[in-house]
Parts: sequence; C-alpha cells; structure tokens
Amino acid sequence: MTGCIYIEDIAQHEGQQVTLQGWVTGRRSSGKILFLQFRDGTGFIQCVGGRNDIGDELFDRVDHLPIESAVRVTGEVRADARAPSGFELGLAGLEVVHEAEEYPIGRKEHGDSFLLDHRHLWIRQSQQFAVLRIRATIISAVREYLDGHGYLNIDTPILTPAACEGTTTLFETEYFDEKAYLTQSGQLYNEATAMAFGRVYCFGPALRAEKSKTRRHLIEFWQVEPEIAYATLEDILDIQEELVCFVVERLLRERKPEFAILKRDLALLERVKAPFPRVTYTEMVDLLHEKGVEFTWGDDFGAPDEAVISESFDRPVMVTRYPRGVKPFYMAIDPEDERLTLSVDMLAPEGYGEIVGGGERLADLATLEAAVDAGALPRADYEWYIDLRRYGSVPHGGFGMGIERLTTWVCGIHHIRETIAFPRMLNRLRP
RNA sequence: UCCUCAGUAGCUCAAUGGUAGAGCAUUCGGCUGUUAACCGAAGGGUUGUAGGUUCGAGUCCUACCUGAGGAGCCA
Repeated sequence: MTGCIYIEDIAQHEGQQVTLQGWVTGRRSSGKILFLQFRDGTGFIQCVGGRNDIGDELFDRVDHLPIESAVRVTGEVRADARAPSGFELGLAGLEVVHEAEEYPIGRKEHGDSFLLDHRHLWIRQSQQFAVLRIRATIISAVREYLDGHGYLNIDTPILTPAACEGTTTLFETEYFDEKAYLTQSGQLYNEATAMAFGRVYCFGPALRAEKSKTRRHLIEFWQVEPEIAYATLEDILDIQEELVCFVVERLLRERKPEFAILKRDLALLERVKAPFPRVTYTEMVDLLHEKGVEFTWGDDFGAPDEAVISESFDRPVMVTRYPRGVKPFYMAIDPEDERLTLSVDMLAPEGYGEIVGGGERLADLATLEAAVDAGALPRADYEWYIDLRRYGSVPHGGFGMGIERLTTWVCGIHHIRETIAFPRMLNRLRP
C-alpha cells in the first residue's frame, strides 16, 4: 500500500510523518493522553496521542477501542527513550478499519490448554511472533547454506508404501485400492537422489503416529535431510557442525530484536562455534557412569540421559558410533567394531537433547539385504532401495535435522509446540 | 500404553464437610508519559459428567470425560 511503511523500517523514517497499518495490541489512557500499543506483523510500536492532537471524538473512540481492532495510524516517528522499542509514533490521525469483538486473550497469564485452543490468535502475541520469525530465519539459513554449498534440493514423497524406519507408528491412509502411509522421513529416497545428483537435500514435514506426550515431540514436524554421495562419517560430522554454526551466526546477525523479546541469553549462542566436541557412544556411557547415572551399554539414551550429557558441554556435542540395536537397519556398520554403527546424533546444550541424527549408510548389497530381512521388512517395498547397491554403490551418508527442536533450543523456550504455527500433538488436531 | 497432577466466573486461581470469593477482562466514571498503568463502581456461577456417603459436598468415595506434566519411542 502506497504511503504506508512497516515497523521494521521505522528507524529510516525518524522525524517523518508516516502511516502504519496493523492492529491494536493494547491501550492505556489518562484522560487527556492515550498510549496505543500497535503491531503490524513486522514489529511492535507505541503510539502516543493527546486529546488536542486527534480531537475529542476520535480520542474517545480510540479510548474504547477493543484490543486487536484493525487500524491505520498516522503520525510522526520520534526516537524516545521512554518508548519500549526506542521509537514511538506521535499520533496525528487514526482510521479504524475494523473494530474487534472482545478479544479472548488478555495480557495476564493463561493456561496452556486455553492458549492452544486459541492458537490462531495466540500467534499474534509478541513471544510467538519472535519464535516464529526465528524459525523462518532458521529455515532460510539452512537453505542458504545448502544451496550455496552445491546441494540440490530434491523433495521426497509424502505418500509412501512402507516405513523408512520400520519400528515407529505410521499414519495410514487409502491410496485408491491399496494402503499408503504418510512419510516419516525422506531418508531412503534421498539415497536414490544422492546417487543421481551427488549432494542433495529434502525439506518437508515428517509425520509420526507416536503417542508421545512430551515437550520435545510433535506429531507433525519439519526436517531438513541432506544426503551426500561418497561421504564418510567424518564428512557428516563436519557438515553438521558447519551447518549449525552457519545458522546460529545468521540468527545472531539478523534476529537480535526477537531474541530480546524472548529474553534469550545470547552469550550461550555466541559460544556455538566449531569445533564441537566429538565423543563416542561408549565414552558417553562412561561419562554417565562417572556422573552416577545407571545405564547399560547397548541401550539408547533416554531423555534424562541426553540432558545429563548435553548439560556437560557448553556447545552442541556430537555423539558417534551407537550400537546397532538402537539405530535403523540402513546404518553402516563400524568396520573396527561390528557391534557399532557409523552413526551420529548431535545433542544441543542446556539439556535440549537431540537435534540432529544421521551417519553413514550401508553400501554393501549383501549386508543390506540381510538387514532388511532381519528387520522383517516387506522385501517388495524395499527392492528399489536395495537396487541402489547394485548400480555403482558408494559410501554415502547424511542426516536429518529437526527444525522445531533446533528452534526450541535456539530460542531457549520450554516447549516445542510454540515453534510451529499450528502444532499437531497427541489429542490436538485443532485449530 | 503406563505413572503423576488438575478441572470452580470469559481468563488465572482461592474457598477446615457448614452463606461460592479475589485479580485480570468487560461496562460506567476519574486521571496529560503510561510500560501487564493506576483509583472508584457495576454486571458476571447448573463448581467437567453420572452416581454414592452425609443433616449438609466445590471439598469425601466410585466410574467416566477432558487437559497438563513425565516415561517409553523418536527429530
């Protein structure tokens, strides 16, 4: 709209008369002067209006304007230390575009359940604004890194005939005359595209019908999955580390205002620099034992174990070479110890736990065939995947990075549900 | 699926087994620099559902429903 500007550009207009279009997030008045908290989707600003500046009629109307009413405000941009954002708008005029009904979300505390029921409105609130803008920048940075390093984006199907990782529960749907399942991961298809294009990644939703009910789980989550032909486990470690550092660096450059809204301690993020500690699963088991945690070698780390590990480091830690029993059938076997896989999980610091999982894949035909059979997987559905080992099979690997887990950690927030606009959780499909 | 906790006004929560209350929000009034403003007044209730115990149940018991936290599983 001509003549209108956005709050994110407000600093360039100091001293000028501008028009903003957005919504009222709050107001206070003192009879002769009123303060209007205003947002436009790019930021928040306070408008100040005197009764003399805007006239009695408008003053009284604005003084009774419900929260979240849509308005256009016109006035002079002023730098003012008393304003929360450093700038405020000296109100000269205001046009009511739509007067809202009584808004259900107040400025006092609310329960989780109430807020989730009103998620379509909750996302307007400043904390959610900050988290979702940081998420968008994470996605943008991930793509920027991969696109800039020779990776080709090739997305993989959502509807699939079989599980990628046989164990987890699948969402089942009808596919004309047969059953299909919603994807859990693009992993297997990535291996095919990597053999065609060398370096690839897919980015999209993953759906898991797990009855998980924790603050680290979503039924529908987004992940980016790079896959690289000729990559070894060591290569995968380097790439993960570089990618995470790249993303954090860009966030620190571009999203300071959002981190300020979240009151995030940026010193913790500034420490996220290579090299990340690299330790083996077996070494981590020893660490747990040293810390007095009861743990049996061969088990997978539970959430409390991951928390103990990730609290022991001041930056993400990469745990390698998990036992075969806790990793999917397609993981490559460690040539130095066949009880182990060439796998890696990256655990975020501050107790946030796993944000990346990956490693080197099985490249040998006979070993893969045996693994498929041992997993009791339907051979017919995996025949195309096994085929990849017949025509120019090479060492290769990749990883999946969970966008919401990464966002949760980077934002320093408590629950993963706030990192996606409309979270799908157990018992929650709406809104 | 299992364990724990909770459900009372639009929201967040109080209320020894004995008259159902506060703050916020709403409406009205006051206030010229507020930062989740403040001051005064008003309206607002089938205490999640169904049974049971009791002279008397928001409170105790049983079942169910809904939600939250955690476990397992995973990104």
